[in-house]
Amino acid sequence: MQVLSVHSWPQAIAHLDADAFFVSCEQASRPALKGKCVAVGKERGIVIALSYEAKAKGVKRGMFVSEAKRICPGIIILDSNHENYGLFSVRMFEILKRFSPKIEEYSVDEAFIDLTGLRRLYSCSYEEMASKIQNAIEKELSITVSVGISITKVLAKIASKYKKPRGITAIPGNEIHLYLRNILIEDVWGIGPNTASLLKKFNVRTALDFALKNESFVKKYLSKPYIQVYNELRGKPSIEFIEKISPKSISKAKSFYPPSDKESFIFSELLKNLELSCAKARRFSLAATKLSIFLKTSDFQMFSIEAKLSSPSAIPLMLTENLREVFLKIYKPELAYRQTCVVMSGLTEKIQYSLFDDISKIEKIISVYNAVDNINMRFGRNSVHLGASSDSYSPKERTLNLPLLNIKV
DNA sequence: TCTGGGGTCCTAGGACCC
DNA sequence: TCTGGGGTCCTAGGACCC
Repeated sequence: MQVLSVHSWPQAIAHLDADAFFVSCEQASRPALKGKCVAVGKERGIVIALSYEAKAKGVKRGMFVSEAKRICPGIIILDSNHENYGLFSVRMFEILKRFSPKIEEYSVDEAFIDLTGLRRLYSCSYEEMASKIQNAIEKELSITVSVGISITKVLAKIASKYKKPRGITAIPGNEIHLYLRNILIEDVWGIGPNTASLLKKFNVRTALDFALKNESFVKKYLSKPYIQVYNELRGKPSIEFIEKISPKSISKAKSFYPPSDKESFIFSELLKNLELSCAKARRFSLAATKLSIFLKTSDFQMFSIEAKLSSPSAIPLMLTENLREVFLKIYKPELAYRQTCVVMSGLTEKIQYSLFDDISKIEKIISVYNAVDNINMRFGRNSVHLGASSDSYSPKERTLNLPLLNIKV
């Protein structure tokens, strides 16, 4: 068997993955749910997270709620509560920062932690460090996590998945091959179904098969992201460790049922998405220079269009006309739509005004939106919204109708 | 995996410039 | 107005991730 790296710990990267995160947060908030079959995902009828008890009964992610109930009678189905999960996430990352200053917040329930060189500081092995992290999170948040440690990010991902829940797996450089031979190629982070089926044509079935291919083969058939994965599997760090968290784009999508062809309704849905993404952008003090919209038809076709903005903005009132313009370019009255999406991109930190803008007018609008943000923070998301997006709120939410802004009371 | 929502990065090809 | 070569910027679309 070939050795892929001679050194055991040239660097130590941990990957932490919370176990059944959404459900664990629900169980931590309501201990009566512990040990039971629980799923999250009531609102759209699809299971998006499961307790280990429910997984054991054969319920799977993506399954219809009705199907889950049939397989697992008595399963408790909950609405998702992303704000709550976000709070757990923030606290989990705070705990990690006590152990190492170099953290990559990869997703709401996953992080990379650079532990290189910390064995001396804590006078313990990397596994023992992982165990301390695991215990701190369990004690303070009542949720469990699995940790993998290895010499690259891809290998650390494989390690954290190797044993779950509450697992700790360390893959030193000189033992890589012992683990990779048990990992199917499609289970490697970064290898999707397309690339997996391409590789299978060349008899690559496991991660080890891939890691042992010639570099010339990889360069001939695959592009940069896959070459990085290949290098990382062989123990050569190639994927950057990203500490910053500023988003590159902000989007909001919302499906509705039944599909609709009504222009005013679809536009109001878009406008609501615009308001929510603008609010998020303002929270990060970011402004967009590009605005795109996506319309999904009832048969899952996507139509999209992008508009360049004359000046960066995160103010719906300033963007409504741009939105309407691009919407009318791609909206087709003969089609029925089931989802709209707004993407703000080209995000900049500083908002620069062009010489031709009426600065005092813009500042007034911005001060109105500061007030709007404060009200929404106190009374709930989108309590105040544009009059034109009213159509996408239920009648009981609509009590005060002003021409420009609506205030939900 | 039959269809929820929020992201990132890469590549090919066109427009435009010298 | 037939025709080189090289560079940059931008966009659309693909693939993948949680």
